[in-house]
Amino acid sequence: MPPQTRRMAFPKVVIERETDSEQSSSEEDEADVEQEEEELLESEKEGKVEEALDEKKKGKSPITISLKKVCKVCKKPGHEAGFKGATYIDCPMKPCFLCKMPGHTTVACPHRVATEYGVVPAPHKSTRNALEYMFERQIRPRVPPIKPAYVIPDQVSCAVIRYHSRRVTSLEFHPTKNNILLSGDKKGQLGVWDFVKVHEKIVYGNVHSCILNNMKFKPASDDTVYAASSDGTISCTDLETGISVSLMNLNPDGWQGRNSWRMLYGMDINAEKGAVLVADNFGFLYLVDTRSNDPTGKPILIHKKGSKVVGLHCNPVQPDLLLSCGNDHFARIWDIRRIEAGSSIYDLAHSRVVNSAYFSPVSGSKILSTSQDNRLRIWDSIFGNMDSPSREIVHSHDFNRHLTAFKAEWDPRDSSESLAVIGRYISENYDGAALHPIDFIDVSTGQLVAEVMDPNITTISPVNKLHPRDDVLASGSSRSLFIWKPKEKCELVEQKDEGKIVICAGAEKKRNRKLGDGSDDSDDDKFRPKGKNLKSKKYALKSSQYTIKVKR
DNA sequence: ATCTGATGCGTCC
DNA sequence: TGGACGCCCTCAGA
Repeated sequence: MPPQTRRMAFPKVVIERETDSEQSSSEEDEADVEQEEEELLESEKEGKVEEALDEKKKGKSPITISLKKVCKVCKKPGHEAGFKGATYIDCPMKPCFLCKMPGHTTVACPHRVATEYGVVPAPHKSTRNALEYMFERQIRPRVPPIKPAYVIPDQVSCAVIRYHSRRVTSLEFHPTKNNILLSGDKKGQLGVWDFVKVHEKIVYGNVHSCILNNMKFKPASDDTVYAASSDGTISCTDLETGISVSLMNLNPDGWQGRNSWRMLYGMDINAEKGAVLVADNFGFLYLVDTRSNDPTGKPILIHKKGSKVVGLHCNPVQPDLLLSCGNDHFARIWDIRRIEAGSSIYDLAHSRVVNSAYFSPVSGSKILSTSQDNRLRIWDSIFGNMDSPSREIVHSHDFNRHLTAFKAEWDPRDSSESLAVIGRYISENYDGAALHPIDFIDVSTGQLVAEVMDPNITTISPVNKLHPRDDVLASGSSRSLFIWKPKEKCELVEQKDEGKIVICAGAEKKRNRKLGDGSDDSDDDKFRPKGKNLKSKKYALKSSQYTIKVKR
């Protein structure tokens, strides 16, 4: 037993029981344990536990470790943080896990992202000057006065479970073929999936050797995609053949240690200039000519030296305007016609790392940023000013290890430029299951428009992409991909789990072993659930438990 | 069932 | 300015 192993590592460990009803983990040591326990309780009464520990550090006497029930967060007794069923109880000694303010926990947080709690609007900035008057007269009439009714893709239409062998890090829809979704993973593999034919999917494993951070299609060439990776290269891949060439390699000499290994994160394409823009983990921007495949000019320092630049975005209306964001807590706007270190037009300050920043998709006049301080920010270049955000929306997305970073993305088809989608980190208790929904937020009001979830998806969905032409949302959750559609557009039978089309990529291995062939997924009774409850809270989507329906 | 490790950033010295 | 350390809701595999 591991606890025993650990115990062996110390001269002596005492496990303290809080109540008599609890059993000691080892009966052999019982006498010893009880004796030590008495000692410990004695010393604790007198407040000497720490002294005892100190003494034991210095001398040869045995170390005593109290395993009395304490909060795992603040290490103090009297309360415990953690899951009670599907509801997480916060540690009351820490600031709110959601908004980071002291004095309350998540449950009582006024910013709690749950429709019934409402939303506290941020103050709206407005300056009464002549310029604004002009904008109000000339530009406001062009902004659609009535928001289109939001169409929310809220039902899983199909999925590939364990499609990738590592977690999904980026998604991109094909620019012309409506049903093709590209996905990149932590291992650097590139997936191409036709989610209408469902079984037409492939994973190219030779594109990159580690995290595929960003993908963009080559303008005017539908089947060529660029990707930036933490292996320090930009790849250019032909989707038909899977043949990939490298545009740039920042680590030509291979691994020389962490201090010199360069990784590429943010990437975008300036079609007018015929340039791929990428940025690395040391704060530098590179421009690569797409015709010659050669870097143009020298790398330019655009963020704090040595800090990671995680996002680049060219303005959809003014492609020479570049938006960058990174680990130096800033998003910055640049004019790439005259870009050099320190020449940013605006520096948008955040209190922590900025995961993403995007210009609004139609007018390019707004910026939506996601920061690890658990806030979404809207910067409005027309109706606000760039000194401070016109709105801050508290939203749970601050988990920074083990998961792909959350990025709020605009709905590309929303002409009012107000709908954004982002996965939620913190879970909510939905009918007894702890689920992490994907949130649709009206960034003009801060209102939560919709939270979509599926009882079968128990993992967090940090990567989300709305389709540029259809009512479709693609989600990457752990190693799986999901396609969501509005309920009314799902031609599948409602309320029946077997209505969903699901492929289990992870089941292939087992199946190959059993059947002795390497064929693609097919209808196979062996993989239908055997009386398993599909809505079991944990691992509901483990391939062996889930219905595989192929075609309807 | 329970444990572990892969991991990135913030804070401290 | 850099290295060591610690960390609240992960996830998958052993």
